[in-house]
Amino acid sequence: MRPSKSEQLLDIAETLFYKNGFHATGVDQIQAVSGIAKTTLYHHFNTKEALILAVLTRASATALASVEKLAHAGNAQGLQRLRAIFLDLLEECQAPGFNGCLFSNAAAEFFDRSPEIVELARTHNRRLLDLFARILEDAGAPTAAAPAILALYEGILSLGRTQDIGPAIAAALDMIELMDKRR
Amino acid sequence: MRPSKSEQLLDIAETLFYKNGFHATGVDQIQAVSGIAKTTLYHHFNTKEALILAVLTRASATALASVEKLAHAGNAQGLQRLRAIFLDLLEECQAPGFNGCLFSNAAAEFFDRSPEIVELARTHNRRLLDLFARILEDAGAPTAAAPAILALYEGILSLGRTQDIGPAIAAALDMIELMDKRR
DNA sequence: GCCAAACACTACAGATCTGTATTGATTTAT
DNA sequence: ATAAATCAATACAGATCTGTAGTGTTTGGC
Repeated sequence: MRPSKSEQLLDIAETLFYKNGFHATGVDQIQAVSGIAKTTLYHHFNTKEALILAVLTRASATALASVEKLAHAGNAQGLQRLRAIFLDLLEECQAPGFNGCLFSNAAAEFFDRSPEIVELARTHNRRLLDLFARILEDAGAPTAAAPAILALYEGILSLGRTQDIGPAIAAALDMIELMDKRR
Repeated sequence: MRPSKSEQLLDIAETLFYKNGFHATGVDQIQAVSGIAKTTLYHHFNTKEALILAVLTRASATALASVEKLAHAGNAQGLQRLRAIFLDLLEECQAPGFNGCLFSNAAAEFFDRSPEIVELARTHNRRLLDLFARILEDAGAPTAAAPAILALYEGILSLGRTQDIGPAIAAALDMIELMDKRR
């Protein structure tokens, strides 16, 4: 069974939106790259904004599942789970074409234009926060630190666009270990 | 002496770019809001990209000077300087119209379109990093933590768009204090 | 007072944007 | 096999985008 047109469109749109930005990526460009007719695109997604929302919704589920999986890979326990997550973040930042956090990028461009898109970014961040809080709780560490872990995570994602992020990852892991020892 | 047209244009352009994004803000809109003719705009700035670069250059100098000033206000010493900076960050995030970090927003939109703009964001972040490293050095703390401080700073700026950032600031200050005690 | 720079205004070129209309071909399900 | 859904191709409407041409008016320095 071939992938549905709808999925193909989401794939291509996500790639282009991430790389070139949302406003800078035209529907015509998505059409040209995908080879799927514009009428078909508008058959599945009523507006460009609907397409963006669909892209973000799918990407959020994928990203959260990926982080969750990392946390429980190899029977990692306690704060080792955070270590795994941040080490993977290093890989992500160094991958070619890395351009920060898709959801923050979207929220920035649509801050005053689409409450739905901003809300989606908010929900994504809240779920990430919950995930970090759960890891801390399971580790017996204070969950009050979760917002700072999330800030480190998000800051590294943002800085990874322009800076070598190795030292920041190392320093972040140090901070987490420090927190672990205090416990 | 009235402010020069050039400065007025930079003011308006910065406001609109920050609020609505760079691609979504047209030169026509800057013209309409400022009341300054488009020919005048193009007399001072050859292209829209030149205007963006001028906005970012000025904003970077202003922002760095502001953080530097905060660090040395009230004869703050040691890591108290970081405390002052992060407390001010809380205010900034809660201000109406807050939409994250102007430089990250710009870098995200022009990641694959304008190396100059990306380079400007990179330089801004490096200077912030240097500033944090200097504060740590003066405080006798390990400068290796500077990248994590910067990541916290940037992450809070990014999350401030969608989340209540109070807990993150508190947790970040805790982390910094913890680091201080270890010293 | 004179001259050059700065500014205003309108109109426009040429490209690109989102979204639709139309018409027909191709799958897919029952 | 036939009806319904999906897809393709083209053309287009109407808006908006960056940037310029052309013609004046205002302003500041000397």
